[in-house]
Amino acid sequence: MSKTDSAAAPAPEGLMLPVPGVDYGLLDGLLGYALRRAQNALYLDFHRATAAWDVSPQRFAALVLIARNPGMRQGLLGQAMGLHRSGALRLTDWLTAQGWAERRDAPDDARAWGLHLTAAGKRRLAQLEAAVAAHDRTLLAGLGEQGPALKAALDRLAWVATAQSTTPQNKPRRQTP
Amino acid sequence: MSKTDSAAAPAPEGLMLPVPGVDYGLLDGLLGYALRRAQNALYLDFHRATAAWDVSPQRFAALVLIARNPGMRQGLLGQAMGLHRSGALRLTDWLTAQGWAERRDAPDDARAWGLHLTAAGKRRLAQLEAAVAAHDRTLLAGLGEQGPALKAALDRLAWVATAQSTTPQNKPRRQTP
DNA sequence: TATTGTTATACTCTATAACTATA
DNA sequence: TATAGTTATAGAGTATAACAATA
Repeated sequence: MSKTDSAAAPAPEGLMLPVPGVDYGLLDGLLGYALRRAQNALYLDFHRATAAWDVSPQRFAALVLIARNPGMRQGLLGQAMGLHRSGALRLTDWLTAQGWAERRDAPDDARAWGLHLTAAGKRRLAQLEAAVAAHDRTLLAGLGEQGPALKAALDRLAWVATAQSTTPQNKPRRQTP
Repeated sequence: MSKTDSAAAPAPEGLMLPVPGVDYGLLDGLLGYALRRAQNALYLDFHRATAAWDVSPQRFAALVLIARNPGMRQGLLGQAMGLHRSGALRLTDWLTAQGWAERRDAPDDARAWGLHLTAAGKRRLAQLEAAVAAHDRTLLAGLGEQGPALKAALDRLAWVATAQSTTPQNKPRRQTP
């Protein structure tokens, strides 16, 4: 279909690090802004680490999820990644267009697909996982002793922010509003 | 003049929290994925905290920057926020369309603008800052003792990731402080 | 009637490239 | 020649809505 199937430069944004001479006001003290800066830097760094394949973090995550949960539905993939069904569809379309994933009939539900990685997808994932894991180890090494604590604090932060914004019931999944 | 000038629902994405029964493989152990999850949760939570005004984190940051650096150029605004010139243009266009910012001639360079907040922009910023600061305090309170350490670790992480990806000779835009 | 996936469409964000007007 | 900003366009990502097939 499209000729931009394989690699289309997923729009790497510019750096958000503090510019000397600019007063950031309360932004410099906000947890949320620090998080955004860090995520921006990591996003760019992820691209560098996986430049040979040009796969976005999201597509990489989808590969991992399908590999670890063979036969999972598109809807579940979207749910796990915070995507709408239509987004999960486009993501799956892209993966199948690469020849890395395929849709098979779900055994228990004729409406649904079961997602599986192809042999090529498994090989590509193995390469990506090696690069990403090495990349993450380098980051952790750069953080020193703070690393593991940071990871734990981030997990907790995601939970805290969610607990705030959702009603007292623990309902992380999205329901019809 | 679009009719969606004031509020256009900046696409709040779904939650990315772990779905029970789904195996996330190495994603669960990655610093980068934890960061993405946390940022996703905070993004949604920011929207909740500022729902009364419907201003995105980026637009809020632009307001703060202009307020603290009156007369700053569009280009510098973009640089501080990791945006291309065209992105800084559209951001400024939006702010001026709201009546919150205005372009004035730069005294020293006839090519450039100096950006300033209007009185309405200052009032709106004051409201937003109060809401955002309260929101951030709530997050910190939820984190307890980990909070300040997390903030420091995030600042460091952004620096570590950038130091890695920045090649010695290729200077992206600016130098590290 | 509800759910799974699809199709079609629209909107946001960001980037590139060519253009102007200054420097 | 280089820079600040603009214009036009393209691409990725996400959402909504209506639809078909199945539960």
